[in-house]
Amino acid sequence: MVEGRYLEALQERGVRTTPQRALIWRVLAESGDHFTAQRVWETIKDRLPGIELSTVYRTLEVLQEAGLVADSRLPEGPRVFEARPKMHPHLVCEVCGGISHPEPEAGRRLFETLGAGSGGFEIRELHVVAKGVCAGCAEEAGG
Amino acid sequence: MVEGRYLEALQERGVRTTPQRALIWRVLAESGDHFTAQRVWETIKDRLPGIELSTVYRTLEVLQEAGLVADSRLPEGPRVFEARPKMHPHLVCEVCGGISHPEPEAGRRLFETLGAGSGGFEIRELHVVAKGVCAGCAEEAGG
DNA sequence: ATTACTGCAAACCCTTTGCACGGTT
DNA sequence: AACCGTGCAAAGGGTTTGCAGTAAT
Repeated sequence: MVEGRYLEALQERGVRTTPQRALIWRVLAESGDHFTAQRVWETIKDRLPGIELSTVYRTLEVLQEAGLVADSRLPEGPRVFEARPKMHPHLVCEVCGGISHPEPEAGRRLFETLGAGSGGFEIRELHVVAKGVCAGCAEEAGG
Repeated sequence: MVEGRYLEALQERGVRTTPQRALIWRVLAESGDHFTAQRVWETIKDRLPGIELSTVYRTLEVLQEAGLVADSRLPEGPRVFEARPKMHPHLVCEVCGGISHPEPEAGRRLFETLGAGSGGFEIRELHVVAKGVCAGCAEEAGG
């Protein structure tokens, strides 16, 4: 079965495996990119005819609970999901719409920075989204 | 007129003044708290009978464009609006649901911290939301 | 007089839910 | 056999929009 590798990842986490779940997880894991539920659905609907958007939502929730997927609410538009174990900063380019990530350490430093200035507030989850212009688009504009 | 002070603030920014706009701005400015559009509407509907939720949304947008109001998308629930000139970090308590802010400098430090770790990405807007437990709720739990 | 804000109503997008059937363990 | 994930369809919450009348400039 083509999805073998991906089925295993689900089984290891105690997630009941189905063709839908395996494919959705595969799409996210292989691409590593950010997907709205809609985009996941568009990506798989030809390979799994009849699949419903509601199934995509339900699966994404299961994958989140299993710690395989993280989601993020950007300043505009629908939620985006990606194959990452936990919350991390996002950089959204206003020009091309692309979403990227800062250095992995940046998340930890942000956590410390905010923690130091938040009085007695105990931070459990940190959601960071920066809007701006990515390196690629800045270069095009400059040149 | 009771809203005099608030009308002026709008006029200075070139915003056409109406009773609706003055009252919505007044509610936000006097309270300093975080409001959903719904909560704004509930707060004013008795003082301005017939006012529509859509008017609240349109007014909040105008106030944002005028730089008087900032909004934020929290991890869950509808957008919240408040009388602040610009984007700033939010601390959302998982116990009481309260929203607070870290020290004012924290925003700047976060900006620097993230900027230093984001390659060529030029940050224009920074959205930060931390979920956790506020000082008050932590104390109650401990005692 | 001109411009544009409001109320009203409907539409919109994103997401969740109830139910009966079919697939997984 | 027991369980639960799926397709289907409908509802739900939050937000936006078209329009005609009215108020602000």
